[in-house]
Amino acid sequence: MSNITLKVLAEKLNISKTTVSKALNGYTDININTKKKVIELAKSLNFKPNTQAAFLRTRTTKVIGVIIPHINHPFFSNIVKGILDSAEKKDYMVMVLKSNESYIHEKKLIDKLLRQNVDGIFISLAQNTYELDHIKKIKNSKTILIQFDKISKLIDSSKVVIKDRESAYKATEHLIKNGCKNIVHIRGQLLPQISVDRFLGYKQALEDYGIPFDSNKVLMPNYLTDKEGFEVMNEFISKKIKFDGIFSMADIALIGAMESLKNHNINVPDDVKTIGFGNWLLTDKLSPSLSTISQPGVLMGKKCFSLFLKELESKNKKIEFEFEKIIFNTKLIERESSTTIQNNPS
Amino acid sequence: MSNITLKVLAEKLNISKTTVSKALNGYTDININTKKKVIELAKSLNFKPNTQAAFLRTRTTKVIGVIIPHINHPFFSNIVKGILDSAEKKDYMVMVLKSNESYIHEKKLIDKLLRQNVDGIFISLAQNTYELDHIKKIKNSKTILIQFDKISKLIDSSKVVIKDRESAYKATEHLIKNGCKNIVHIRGQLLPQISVDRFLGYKQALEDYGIPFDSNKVLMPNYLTDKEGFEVMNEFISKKIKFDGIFSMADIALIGAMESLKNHNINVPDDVKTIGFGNWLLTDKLSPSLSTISQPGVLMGKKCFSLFLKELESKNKKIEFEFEKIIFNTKLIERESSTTIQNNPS
DNA sequence: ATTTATATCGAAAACGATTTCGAATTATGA
DNA sequence: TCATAATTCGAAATCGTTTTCGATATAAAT
Repeated sequence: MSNITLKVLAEKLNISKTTVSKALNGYTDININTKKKVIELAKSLNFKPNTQAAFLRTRTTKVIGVIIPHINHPFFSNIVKGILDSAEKKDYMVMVLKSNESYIHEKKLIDKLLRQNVDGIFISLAQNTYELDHIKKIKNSKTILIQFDKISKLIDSSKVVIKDRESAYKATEHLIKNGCKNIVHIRGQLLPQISVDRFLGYKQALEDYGIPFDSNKVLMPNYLTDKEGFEVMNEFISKKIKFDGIFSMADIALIGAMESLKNHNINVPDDVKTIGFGNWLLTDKLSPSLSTISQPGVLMGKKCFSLFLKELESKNKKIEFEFEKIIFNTKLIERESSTTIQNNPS
Repeated sequence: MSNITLKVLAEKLNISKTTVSKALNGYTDININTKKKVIELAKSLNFKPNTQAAFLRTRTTKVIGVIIPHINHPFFSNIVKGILDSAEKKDYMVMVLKSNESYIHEKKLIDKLLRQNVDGIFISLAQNTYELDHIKKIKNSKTILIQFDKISKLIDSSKVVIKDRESAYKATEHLIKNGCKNIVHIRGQLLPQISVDRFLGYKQALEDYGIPFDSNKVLMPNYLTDKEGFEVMNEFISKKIKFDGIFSMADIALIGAMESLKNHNINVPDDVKTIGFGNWLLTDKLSPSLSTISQPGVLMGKKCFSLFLKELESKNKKIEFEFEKIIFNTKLIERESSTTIQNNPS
């Protein structure tokens, strides 16, 4: 029950706690023999320096905070998994917080993390974050900021993203090459940069292939959920506008939309070919299985951590440091929903 | 940049930091006017006591640690979501760790959490945890232990689980009532209690309905994944044993198994009816949609936290405390995979 | 033999809060 | 008026580390 502290070790060895501390922390002004004795005793008693007390002097907690919009979302789960994997190896602990896509919430969470004196904050912004003072507050503190996924161009920091525009282009192009000429796009709200970028990729592909852009074919649900996808598609179908393809910026919205198609006896992929974005869990098991764009969530999480570490180390060594923006490639995954050729089961 | 501390506040008001601290912490030996002044200044300067420094005296961090086998798993995501929701309201931070279903890993994580001096540890044991000294170590510390999902009966603590046995009974009974007489069971490994309990529920149902138990129909993959489910079912089918139903203790293994059925031209639900466990994301969108047992993950997470709080409070008040075991009900979700009657789309 | 360099240790001051205990002042009671 | 009680404050100790700055003691150099 009685915790072993530096003091306890010192008393057992009849030396001062200064010497004990130095012996354990690689100071050179300690005799090799006493050093050995200290390390041995520390190991046998399983001494671990109290992290909170150490913080008071060192000003580092070896804890990082991660803010994501949702926790039970496959992509973010993968990001967190990647971060946890890397953090663990370097003996960092991770506090996970979720903003529920709310700007107000996000603000509070950042305050909490700063109070905890975390060494770093990794964040994917909420979709309605329009103001950035709370992010600047991080920049003004000593905590390192890493942005990923939904980032702000206005804030200087290391960033980890995917090629949103190119990926959307690829997806749209894929539909075109499979014969689609009237492609509906289910996009996100105006604010998160990724929804804009994906929309622009879609538009660019149309242009490059000589297909006129028609804003009536761009659907914008309030949230990217299956329910909203379903409703927005119902509404669109009622307008009787001709279409033969759908590119959705999120798999889950597409799944809702396809339920609407089914209700209207529109066959996928015979009548309409579809492709989503994200490669959600089980999208390969649906019928038709979903074509989609896969993003390397775990890798992105790992990259976030390694960028953090890099910045931290150059800060400690007082080396010049330049922010990096890592842009991951995505993979086009062709499945049944966008092609009439039967795929062999994976 | 210069942090505001008690000292700063004290100097600005020309009083001692003792008085400042007392004014902010509800001590009664402070004049009402000075108290007001202190609180006002603290608020205007946005003073927040340093958590690490406070810990040194109070011995509480307002941080809890959660250990789960996997992070990117819908059920555990929901548990974490529930915990985060509750913790946030009470101003607790949550460290999330994953054991990767490894006992060795789990041991290390507990050490890390204890070093961090978290106030509580919530854990769902790894499936190969056979030895419990590391859990006892938690009990010997001042940190509160809460077990959920995969628990150990041998450790005394508050627990949050579901009616595994009854749920499995319900699922099996459902198949029987829909005409199945030869039901295959895909079970988990021998160790986690839940896989034993679910197996026992299956067995009991057979017995109660006069169906002979046949151990050949019990399949035990190494891991509950779609791949292993697929393989184990392939192997079973090659034995040419007659069967007309499958109850799997995990949706994902069933999904793999059903892929095997499909390859062998066995139709679900006409030839074989199936039911899973867990109500994974998107199981309602598969064709056939999966019948399953749904467990209230978010609620379970919330319950974990409230049990923690209860224990903490009675400890503080030095009130007698008795551990509770909360057993949640599950819901049988009938979908296409177990019934020939067409469901209307939800 | 005396000075200088090197090796080895420890006292004490942080870090920022909480809390005990006693001091000073004012109010109350006999 | 004097003794006692209530009110209001602060000095100092404490939590467990880290780190600075001397203080010794020993070895090397002159």
